[in-house]
Amino acid sequence: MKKKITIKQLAAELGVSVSTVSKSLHDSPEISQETREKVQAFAKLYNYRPNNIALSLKNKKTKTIGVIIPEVVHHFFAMVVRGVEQVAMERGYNVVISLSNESFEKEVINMETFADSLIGGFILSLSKETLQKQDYHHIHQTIEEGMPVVLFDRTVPEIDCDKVIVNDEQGALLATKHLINQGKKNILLITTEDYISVGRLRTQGYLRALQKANIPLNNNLIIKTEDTNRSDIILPLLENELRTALKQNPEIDGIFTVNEIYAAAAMRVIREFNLNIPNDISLVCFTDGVISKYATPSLTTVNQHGTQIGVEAANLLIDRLENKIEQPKPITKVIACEIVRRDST
Amino acid sequence: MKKKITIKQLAAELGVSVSTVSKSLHDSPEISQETREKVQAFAKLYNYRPNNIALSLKNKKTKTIGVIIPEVVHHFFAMVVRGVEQVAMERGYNVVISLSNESFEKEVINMETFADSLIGGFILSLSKETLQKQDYHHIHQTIEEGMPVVLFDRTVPEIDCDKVIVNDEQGALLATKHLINQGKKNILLITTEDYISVGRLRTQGYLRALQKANIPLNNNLIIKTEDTNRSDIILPLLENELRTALKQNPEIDGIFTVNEIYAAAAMRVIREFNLNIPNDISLVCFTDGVISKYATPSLTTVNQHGTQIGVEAANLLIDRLENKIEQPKPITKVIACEIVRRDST
DNA sequence: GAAACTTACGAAAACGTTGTAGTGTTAATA
DNA sequence: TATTAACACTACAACGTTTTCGTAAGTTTC
Repeated sequence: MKKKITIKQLAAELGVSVSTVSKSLHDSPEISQETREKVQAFAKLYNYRPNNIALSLKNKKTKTIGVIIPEVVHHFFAMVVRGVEQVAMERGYNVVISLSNESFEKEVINMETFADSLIGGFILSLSKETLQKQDYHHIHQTIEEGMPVVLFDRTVPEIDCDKVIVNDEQGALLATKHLINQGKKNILLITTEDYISVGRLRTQGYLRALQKANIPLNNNLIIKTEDTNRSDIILPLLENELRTALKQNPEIDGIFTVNEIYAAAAMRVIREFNLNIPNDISLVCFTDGVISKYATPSLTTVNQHGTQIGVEAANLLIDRLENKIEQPKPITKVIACEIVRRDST
Repeated sequence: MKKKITIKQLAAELGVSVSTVSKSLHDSPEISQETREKVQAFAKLYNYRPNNIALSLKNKKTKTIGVIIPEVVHHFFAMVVRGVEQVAMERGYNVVISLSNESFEKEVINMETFADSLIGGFILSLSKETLQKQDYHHIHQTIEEGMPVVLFDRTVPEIDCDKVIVNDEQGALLATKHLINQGKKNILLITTEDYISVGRLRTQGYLRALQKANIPLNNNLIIKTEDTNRSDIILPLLENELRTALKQNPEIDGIFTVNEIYAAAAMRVIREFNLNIPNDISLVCFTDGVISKYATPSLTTVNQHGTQIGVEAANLLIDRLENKIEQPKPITKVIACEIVRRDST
């Protein structure tokens, strides 16, 4: 077992001082060509690599960015992580990931643990519980301590920091309009309660699309679900509501859901009713994930460009860390959504 | 902006020495009750939290474990990450995640970057390219340098370290047997080329199940695909092979695929042929992910207990880091698979 | 041939923390 | 009263690195 070698050991081996070794490795002109070459050869031989912890301590900063997401086992968040990781890699940063599991408490603990160390700044998406509690003290405190924070997707106006958001309303508008363009007039919306910001925005987009097309709003055609993690509990309830809705409103010819899972539930019920997708009912959903891609028929979706969000967020954060942004005021980047047409419409 | 306070600043504020503050905060009996309380009160007031970088430097170790996976946008790996994160959190460790994107080069770079710093040990699953190249020098070197490494899922006998593996062969055997028990006799296998260890093992399980049931092997009923990331290229090819197979072997009454995506492709083709799942053809696949869960009909799968793998791997690694394992020889933990019965069988 | 300047290197501080080894004061013991 | 013990605290080194400031030689300059 060859333990990692330090500058000090190298210096002893070579019979020179620590400073000389350090300077030689940095090709300082202070040191003679000869010595430099000797030191560098030795360093290579012993496979010397600097200890980043010592560097961090010295420089009072680390090249690490912390990402806190509610869930990894979730297509969209995984995409974002991928984007962040990609940029971080390119720009020489490490990525530390932590999961809040949609819990306020875990989010707070994670932030504190991270802030205590190794982290230069944060990229995060708020947990559902945090959004419900509307308690953002941990974020405020982190920002107060001088750490840059970039919020993405699930953001909140109360927090004054850089943000990368999806244009949820526009995405929903596009999706609804897409259905309307297919000649659908009675469009069912499956969404979440309004405290989930993205759910609320998507609902608004749906409403605006109807309005623009002069289609009167029918409140019977909106199903709002509790958005918990327990999809095994929620989905059967949702499916029941859906059955009722389809029975009472046989005129329904389009369905727009705010996520893939609701769309999968919708597909199941539609099939029970022996209706054809897309002929009888067209189906569009938010989140361009694996379910939509591999379903039969494959689903038309609203792609939120998760990877791009991660890329933008990481660049924003690193730019802040490296003071490459003159603008002191927070920046909000809006990523446009895009309709991915598949077989369900 | 309140910058983080250090012990030194606290000491200056209080007019005592740095040592006194440090000891007071650790409740050392060397310090009088009175002073201790005063210091602690002050520390709380200023929201003092120790700088972990300094601690790491001092202790020559960090409480951080590095996870390198080929992909996050992948249900199984995401589950593993969740398990690792959960244990790490409980045991006071941070998790640093890096993605190899199935690339050998990125895997090597990631390992080196991590090893240069902040990391106490690794949990990783080899990239496909690494498996193909059979070049494991980076892993060997890391182990040589005294860092514990735990390999999971995609492992290799050439590397001598702790491992957490799925009993792939047994899982495939169970799945195939499950189909046989349903009275199916002509079971199509969709698998990968043999250099992917998990694909090979699953193929073996399939073969063994047939053998046990005295069903003669029919090589026409085995489709092996190139397993690349480009599912948009692979899947159409696979679907074509599948159509041919179904035409030429109309006796096929069961299909077993080594992953969900192949199963989704199979569903699509089966539906084209106007065959019913599970009555005409039963379908089982490896990986209990979202596709299987939300498909219609939902798919019977082999659950690999990703979260549990992550939990076991993390515990193994942390135990090594904390010298809680007397056994110097590498340990291999085998996680059993389990059939999750759903509507496709 | 002394002053000024180069060249090539070393000493030491600093980053924040901990723990060992003092140090000075007071109280107890012989 | 002198010695020791307990107490409460401080000084300092160490972790690995970078960087500023010295400082010896050797080399120019007038």
